[in-house]
Amino acid sequence: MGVSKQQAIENKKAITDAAERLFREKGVSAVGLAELTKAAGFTQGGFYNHFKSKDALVAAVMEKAMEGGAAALLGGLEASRAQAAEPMKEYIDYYLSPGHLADIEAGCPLTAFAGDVRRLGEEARQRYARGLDWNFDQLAGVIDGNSAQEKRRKAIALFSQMVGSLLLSRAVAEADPALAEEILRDGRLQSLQAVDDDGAPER
Amino acid sequence: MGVSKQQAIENKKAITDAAERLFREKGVSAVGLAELTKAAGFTQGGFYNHFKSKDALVAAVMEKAMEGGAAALLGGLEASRAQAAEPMKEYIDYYLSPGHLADIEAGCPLTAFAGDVRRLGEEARQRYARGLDWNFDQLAGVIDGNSAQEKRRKAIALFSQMVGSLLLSRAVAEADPALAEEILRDGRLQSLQAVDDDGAPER
DNA sequence: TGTACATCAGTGAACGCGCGTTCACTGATGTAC
DNA sequence: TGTACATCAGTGAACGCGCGTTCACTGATGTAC
Repeated sequence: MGVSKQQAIENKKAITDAAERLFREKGVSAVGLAELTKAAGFTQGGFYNHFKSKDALVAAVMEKAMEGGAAALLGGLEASRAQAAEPMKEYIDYYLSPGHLADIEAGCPLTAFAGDVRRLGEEARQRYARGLDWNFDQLAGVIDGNSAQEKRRKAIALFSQMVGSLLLSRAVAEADPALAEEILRDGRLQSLQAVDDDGAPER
Repeated sequence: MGVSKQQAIENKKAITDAAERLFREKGVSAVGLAELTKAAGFTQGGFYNHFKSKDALVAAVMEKAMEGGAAALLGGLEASRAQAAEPMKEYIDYYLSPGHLADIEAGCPLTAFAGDVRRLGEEARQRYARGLDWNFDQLAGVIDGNSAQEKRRKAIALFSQMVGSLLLSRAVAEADPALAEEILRDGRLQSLQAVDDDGAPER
């Protein structure tokens, strides 16, 4: 229809944004290009002006999610490091909160895509793996420990704990809200205790 | 084609078995009835002699998975309780082993379906939630703690940790095997330490 | 025990539908002169 | 600055294909007499 270059770039972003939202919520294989482009305000045919295939879109979504999602969360953590008294505790409190539980569309992408990655294309899987690795290193930077190895080891165990708790809680949130809440709370207590013990091992 | 009642029952089981394998590996929405019935050795049309819809099959698969999978794992744990010196440690060692990592088709269904449940039908979600709850109680029965509440709390946190570690490890297993191994090992160390601390809090 | 017939698991083709992808076309954008 | 034209994002219809589901049919099983 004739559109400026700037507008085209914004339209591509609109498609990617809509795709990320839908992929997180419904799963990648359950979202079609028609639904996705319509959600972004366009018709199906124009999709291929921006991406060479659905797989390429999936990879682009994962790239964006890894930069935007994980980076934003941990960036905030990093930023508040100097100010906040206990940045790790604030991070855990947020991560295992009812708010984050309900916010699959904009919450941590590492949990949102954890169950699906295995079945995505090569590039998307690579981007997820790199994002997770980077995330571990960021966490290791703010966790207490006696060596770099110990910090990374604790960061990996802690983050796995949080992902497991959030994912299981979400898995039963609709069928058994009380159980979902219990899982979230127990995971939060355990995680907070883990960073506390680490912080003062000889107390 | 004319088949005995006994044979029909076995054929239904063959379909359910094939479906569970394919659902775990590829995800429920990515497996069609044609693929599924063919894998069981039949043609597509006969499917509806056994199930009234794909959703009904999904529910049946979840029921079977919850009985067979979780029960078998924990049943073994329960059985070895008297004999094995440290049943919980053996369970953790198995759960976070490379063998279990690779065995999505027959491993723990609570991890295998954790990412998908949210998007399945009502009955399947209910069955998963009940299976997870039952699993927590079974684990609470063999974990150390000062009260029933404490045992359950620790069981939930421990199991969430194990699910998170196994799931994240599987998520990156193909893209980054070294990272997958690291996640598995750190999760195992953390889990073993958790049951150790609990067992001898004042050591 | 033998015959007649109802049952129903399994076949294979078809249903409407949505999938990912392709394509001819449109028309404002943006460049060349 | 004004005109002519190439570019290319977006449209909408169509492609072959696989989806979940339906259906008429087959024929061994299993029951009734």
